[in-house]
Amino acid sequence: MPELPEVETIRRGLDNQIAGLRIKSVQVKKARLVKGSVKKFIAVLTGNVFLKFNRRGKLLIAALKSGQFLLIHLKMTGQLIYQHGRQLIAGGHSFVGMDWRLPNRHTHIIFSFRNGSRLFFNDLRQFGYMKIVSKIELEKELKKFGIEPLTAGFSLKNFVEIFANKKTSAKALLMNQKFIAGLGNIYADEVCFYAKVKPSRRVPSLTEGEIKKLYQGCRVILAKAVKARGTTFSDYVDADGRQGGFIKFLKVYGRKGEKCRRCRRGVIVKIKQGGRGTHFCPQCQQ
DNA sequence: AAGTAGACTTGTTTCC
DNA sequence: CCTTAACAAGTCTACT
Repeated sequence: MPELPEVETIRRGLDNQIAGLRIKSVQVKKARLVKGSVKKFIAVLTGNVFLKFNRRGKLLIAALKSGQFLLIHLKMTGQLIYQHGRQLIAGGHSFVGMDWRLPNRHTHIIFSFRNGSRLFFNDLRQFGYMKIVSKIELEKELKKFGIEPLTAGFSLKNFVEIFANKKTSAKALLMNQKFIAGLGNIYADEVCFYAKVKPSRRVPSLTEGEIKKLYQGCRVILAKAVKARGTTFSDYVDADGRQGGFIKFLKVYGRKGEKCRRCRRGVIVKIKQGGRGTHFCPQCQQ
């Protein structure tokens, strides 16, 4: 679930809540969720301090006092829930009927802090992971990511360059983390709608104007989604315990069968593209 | 090299 | 209504 706006929202919440806290203990209930040696993972984290939470694309990066880093990827269904006393502060995937008593059956890793608070890493599908890396390894990881939207480096010129000599579809390119970091299935569909471009359009067929619109779409939609604290499905809550408000701004995602909110003529269709549900208006997207 | 299908996993939804 | 197959917001691997 979490794409750039949701991960950024979680990052801010964690940075507010647990940056500066010393880790009293770490419990790994499912080794699958830890990449590398679990023994080392526990040894490094126990007694360590979370200094700062950063983000690259959809990857969370916690700087540790020891000089190492904890990488956290939530993939589709990961959640980070911080519990302090009776207060629950959560972020990530959620679903109707989930068990808010913690830990629950999807809790795989638990961090305990000295003040009695705890951070739970839950993941229904167990695709997510945590991993300890050195500074050098971190830099190697970060090289895999393309341009970061919502930063100064995200210029039209750089964006246009990405589209040169590509043969794939507009949506596949937008979602490729190697070129643009942070867009996933929801926001890629929304950006294509904004630009009036069918997600399946081949990149070589795109006009200059359409590429510019796609660029603007990335900026406008991601900025707005971050401001709304991400997109909420069912009872997802963000890292400050509030619901993400972007769902009401979605124009095509999850709106199959609805009349197009822009042209008022087309009906939103959902097709399968690259194995993903893809939504667009056949009337106003070319 | 670039592009894409398949795999990973578990719970829910949808269709017959 | 029950059963079953399809489907789900991400990314890595392996293949063409």
